Amino acid sequence: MPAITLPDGSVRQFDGTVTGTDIAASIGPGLAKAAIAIEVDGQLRDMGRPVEQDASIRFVTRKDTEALEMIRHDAAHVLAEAVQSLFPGTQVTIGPSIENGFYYDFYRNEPFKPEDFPAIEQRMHEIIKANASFTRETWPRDEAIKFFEDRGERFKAELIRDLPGDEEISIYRQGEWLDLCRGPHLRSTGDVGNAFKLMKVAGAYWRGDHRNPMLTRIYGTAWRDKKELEAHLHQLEEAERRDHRRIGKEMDLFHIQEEAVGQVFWHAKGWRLYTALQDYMRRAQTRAGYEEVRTPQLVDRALWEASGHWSKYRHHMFVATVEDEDKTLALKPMNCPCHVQIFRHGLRSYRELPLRMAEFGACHRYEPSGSLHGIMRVRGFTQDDAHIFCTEDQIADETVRFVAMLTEVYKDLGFEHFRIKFSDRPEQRSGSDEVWDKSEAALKRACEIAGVEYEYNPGEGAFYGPKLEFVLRDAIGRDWQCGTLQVDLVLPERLDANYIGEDSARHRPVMLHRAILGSFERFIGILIEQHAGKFPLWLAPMQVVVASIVSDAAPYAEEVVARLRKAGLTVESDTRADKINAKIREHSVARVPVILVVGRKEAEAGTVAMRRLGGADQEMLTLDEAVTRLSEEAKAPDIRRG
RNA sequence: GCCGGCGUAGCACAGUGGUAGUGCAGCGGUUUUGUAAACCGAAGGCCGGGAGUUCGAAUCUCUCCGCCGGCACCA
Repeated sequence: MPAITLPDGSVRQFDGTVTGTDIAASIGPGLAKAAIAIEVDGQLRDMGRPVEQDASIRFVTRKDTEALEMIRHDAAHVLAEAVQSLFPGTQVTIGPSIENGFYYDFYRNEPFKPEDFPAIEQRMHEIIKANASFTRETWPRDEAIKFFEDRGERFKAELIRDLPGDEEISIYRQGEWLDLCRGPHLRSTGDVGNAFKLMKVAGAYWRGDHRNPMLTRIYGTAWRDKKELEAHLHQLEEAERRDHRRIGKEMDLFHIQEEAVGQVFWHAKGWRLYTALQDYMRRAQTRAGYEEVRTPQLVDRALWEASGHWSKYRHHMFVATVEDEDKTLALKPMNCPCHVQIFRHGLRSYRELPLRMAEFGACHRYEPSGSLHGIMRVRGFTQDDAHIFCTEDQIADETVRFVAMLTEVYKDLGFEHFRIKFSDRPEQRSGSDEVWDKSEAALKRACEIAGVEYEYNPGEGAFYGPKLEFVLRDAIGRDWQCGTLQVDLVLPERLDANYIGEDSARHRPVMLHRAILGSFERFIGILIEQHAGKFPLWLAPMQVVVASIVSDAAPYAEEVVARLRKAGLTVESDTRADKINAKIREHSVARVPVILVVGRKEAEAGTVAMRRLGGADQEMLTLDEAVTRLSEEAKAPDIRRG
């Protein structure tokens, strides 16, 4: 005799067990029609599943966020049924809902092709039209395993075998087809609707392990209605226009070619952006009490052996030898061991701590070919790296300072929001458990003091210590780690870094590895996508173009250019015998933030007509005014703050 | 690295076995123009590299390289 409490606080009594469908029907036909799932004491369930005990409930309709997830999950089931009916012999595995849609991983000798999509989608529409109810059954474990094995579904059987012993084996039927699934599901396949689209095929390892067979994954997107679907597809197109690889080409910022895979040729304009960013970072570091150093690129293998990198990561290192010398050198994949060498040079006193050693360090890593991505994941890159040598007592304070610095930098560069992940000890690591306990606890405590909220990212730390990762998102929603802060009690030990303490004995410093941008290459990639190439004036690769209307105004245009250049702006003239419309268009497409137009009038009056990127208006200014205003505006945010 | 797709002029693309094309950019002219594309002309190609099939290959096959989408990896 369950008593059901509704969201408005009212209580309804029922005779015997009831289902969500019964409860909705008892409230009214409108709700019975709209409710697609029920939340029972905070747990989402199928409408048809009985509620045996007293409970607080809430109905979920198509408008609720939970609905979207269920639509996507159900779409995955419908996809699986469609594929198995069209391609007999295909084995099913798993098919979850994901951001913006769903996927399903299949095992089949022949992979699917995008050309198969129309037929699969067609079949999916038929299944949805048939509107078969999703019905839940629970099966005995052995029976379920036998059932799937008899059908040749070895992946499903393996999944069931690996489920915890006390877990219920639930099976969902939709018409003739069924699948192992935890649920919950919508009422019937018809609830999926028609706002879905298959997007792409991809390979994916079974259970995410590269030693396992490769499955074919079909990705789809699914929404509540056609309008949402259209909006999403439109947004994808917009995102493609922001792609840093495309903008890099359009704006002539950089290129990469076969002879230097994973390494960037920075063109003049891209390098202007790069150096503006580097200058800014250098000032920020100086203000924050860092000292800048520079260490070698090629370092003897012996140092990497001592640091522990040689044994664990030499397959990711570029190694160099010369004929006349029996030595093996490696391009540094990171700067830390080199910084320790500087720290170790001479005796260090506790009075020097915390010692913040920064380097724009050029590093090389042999990254797997498949992981390379534009300038975001490369093999040669420059980190805004620094190592803080300090005492354990100083970890918290240094963390607070670092987070404050990073937050300011990100904000200055246009990033108000970013995610923070806390990654702890990985399986393969250096250092005793005791040392790890200590460094993880220290970093956690520092986060509390700094008021840092993070997501927990188990087992993803560096081999020498736990880390905070600061994650930014690119135009199409891919996450990239940029900033990082890592606590390291291992390397100072391995490389014998020490300082003389107050007690005149030798002590081991703690090393904090930290970066804000991460790598210039990756960060600039994200920066390009964030701004869609329309940079604030201080970062713009070409800040101003002075365009003449008639050739008589050309000498004056050059004069304007000279004045602006003298004021430190990056500026170009355009005195070609073209129409002003063409020039405006060309430089607008090139995303030049300011166009100064000069014709006879301006040449005579000593003025310029200023036009902003994206705007349609023009502002008439005297040349002096323009120079003053633009040079003020072109100041980096930290300089403007004074 | 793995699965799939792709690679044609500086860029964007067309070309499914029979003499390599279009648009834009660039170059040479003409046009002196007032805020998002003036007009004319001549150029420009080892059709990613190599091998094979064929009388004949951009086109079919194999292989290598690179890029793209995922997966795995990311000290």
